[in-house]
Amino acid sequence: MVNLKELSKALELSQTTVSRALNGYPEVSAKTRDRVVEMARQLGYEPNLQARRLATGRSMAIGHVIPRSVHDMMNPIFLEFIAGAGQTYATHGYDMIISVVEDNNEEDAFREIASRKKADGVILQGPRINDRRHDLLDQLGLPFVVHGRITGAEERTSWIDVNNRRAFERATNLLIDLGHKRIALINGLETMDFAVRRRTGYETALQAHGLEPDQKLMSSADMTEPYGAETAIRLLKSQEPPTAFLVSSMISAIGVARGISLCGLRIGKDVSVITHDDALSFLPNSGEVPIFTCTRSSVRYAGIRAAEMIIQKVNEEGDEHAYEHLEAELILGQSTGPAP
Amino acid sequence: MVNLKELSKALELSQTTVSRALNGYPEVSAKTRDRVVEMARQLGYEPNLQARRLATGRSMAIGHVIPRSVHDMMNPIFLEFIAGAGQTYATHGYDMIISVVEDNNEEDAFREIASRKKADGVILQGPRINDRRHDLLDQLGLPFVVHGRITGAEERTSWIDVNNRRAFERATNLLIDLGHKRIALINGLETMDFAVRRRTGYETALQAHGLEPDQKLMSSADMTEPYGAETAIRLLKSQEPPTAFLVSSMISAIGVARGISLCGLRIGKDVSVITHDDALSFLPNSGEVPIFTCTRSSVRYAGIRAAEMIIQKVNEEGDEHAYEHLEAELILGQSTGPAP
DNA sequence: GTCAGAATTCAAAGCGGTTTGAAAAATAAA
DNA sequence: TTTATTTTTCAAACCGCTTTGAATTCTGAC
Repeated sequence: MVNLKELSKALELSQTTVSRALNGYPEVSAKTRDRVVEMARQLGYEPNLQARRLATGRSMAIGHVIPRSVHDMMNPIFLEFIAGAGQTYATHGYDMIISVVEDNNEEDAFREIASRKKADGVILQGPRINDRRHDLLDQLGLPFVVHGRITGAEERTSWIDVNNRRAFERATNLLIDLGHKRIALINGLETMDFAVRRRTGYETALQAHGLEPDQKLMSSADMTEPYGAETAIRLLKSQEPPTAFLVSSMISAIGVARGISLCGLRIGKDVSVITHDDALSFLPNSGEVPIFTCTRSSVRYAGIRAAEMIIQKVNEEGDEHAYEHLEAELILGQSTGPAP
Repeated sequence: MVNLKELSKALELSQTTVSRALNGYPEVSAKTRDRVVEMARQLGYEPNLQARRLATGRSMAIGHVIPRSVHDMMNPIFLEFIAGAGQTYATHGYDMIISVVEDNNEEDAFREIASRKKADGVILQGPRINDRRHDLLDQLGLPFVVHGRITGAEERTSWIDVNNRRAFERATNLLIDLGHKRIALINGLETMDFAVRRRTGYETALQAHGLEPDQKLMSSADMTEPYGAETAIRLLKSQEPPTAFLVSSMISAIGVARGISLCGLRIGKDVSVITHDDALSFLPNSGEVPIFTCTRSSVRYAGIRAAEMIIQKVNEEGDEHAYEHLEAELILGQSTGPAP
């Protein structure tokens, strides 16, 4: 394991020249550069990262601060998002550093990343209603990209988001077109920005067809499997049961399906279900005709793009913002049919 | 944002003394230390991490190399494991750096971590049959802790693992005691060490009761939901259907449950199911009487402990190995009953 | 009052790179 | 051949911390 000094000694060149040759600076002759590169290869030289970081003041890392939800739940979409982002980082020579923090420590985590230069930029995960984290990050001078969107700060931030409102509006329209009038919404926590957008899409579609949104048909919680099942059962056993469910996550949708069959009803016949599908790899909803009719958008892809965006952002001057709005596909599966 | 030089100037002390005062070295008087600490607080001094890393030669980070499975599936247990480990790192001042790599690039990832000192140690995830990664890590001089176990290298590695064999043996015994004779095993990929152990436990129990393991009742694949459902349906429609299923993951178990009900059978009555439950937060299987009878072991806890182990390992000399063997709880739920 | 020994403090040398400003070498122009 | 330019190379400073080895101050014993 040689270092720069030894390498330059072996070459009988100064550290300056060797460093420049390896980092592609123009002020070094082609001949010398070749010689340096070859020798570096031979001696197996690899620049020490910590030293470079100290010298350049850049950490070559991107931070992800992952909050544990109020209910201590880890959202599996993070994993898939991270998988996508990690792929991108690897090819660009960045490290991914992850801090898992409790909701109320998130601010400290960001401060620490900024003040100790743990990362050159961060991904802001899971924007909430009245989120102020972007203000903090701006103040800390820490570049960031939002996964999702912060309502009201769309112009002042870079973000990548699925068009959740439109996805749920289309899904609701589909159910209405199938004749459903009582459509339940099994939503995620409505303290989250995306969940509110989804509800808006759902309500917009209902109202456009002269249907009055019914609070009793809407629920909001962490998207676990039992949540889906229990809510479905409760609603199906109520006075005026829904004939269709619109669900915010595959996980809860599976619960809804279980609830439906526990009530002795058939999914796709007696009751229709449309779910949002983040394309989680362990919950594939594919095949010729997918189990669930769904609005699908790959969260892994979002991770890939978010990583590209933040890398670009930390590397360029200026502070124009970029954003990317992804449309979800509406995919017909076996879980929808005409209203009974 | 002051640095050490400025801080020491403000105190009219040498950098040496200030550094030592802050890092708790004994050769500094209590009075001076107080003065230093107070001034550091006032000026908001935070040592630059890169500089410290360069000076100490320690990166204060632990690496997790997460392989994407052959089928490009991200196992959600990683997320939960990471959540646990991350917690521990945070309280010990370590960073967690994550590399998501394709199976065949894993070796490079480790080499890079070692040669560029990206991390002081790593967690070895998902040990496989004939795994040789520990040899590589030993050779690289990179401390590591295995999450799981590498068969044949138990004495030469540090690891934390669930007693998978015993868990599945007990589960199988329970089913046998309930009168089941044809018990299917819906296992994870049997290229993975843990899956083999589970099968061993299952077969051991069968044989101990004079039952001959039947290859037709065993299957092995990535643990997705559809895998569970499809396998259950196929087996239930076969010549000699099983009366019970032993499943390696909650996710597939949910699929199995769906398959069972699609076949018009009732879980816990016509067909029994026991699953291994990693206590994933988005798939809670709790309540007074859990849905699934299960062998449960919190993977998040494993993450916490693994992190503690690796931190201890990178901080001490010598190379004794530590290991921790966790016993899974066998928890009775609603999914088991006497054989019909 | 001295002096050895312990307790504190310090200047300076790393750690391993990058980068500035100047010098040397090569090339072009006069 | 000189001189002016452009290329290429270099020595040294710097990034911000830790740590070694020496110097200084403080104790307590004699």
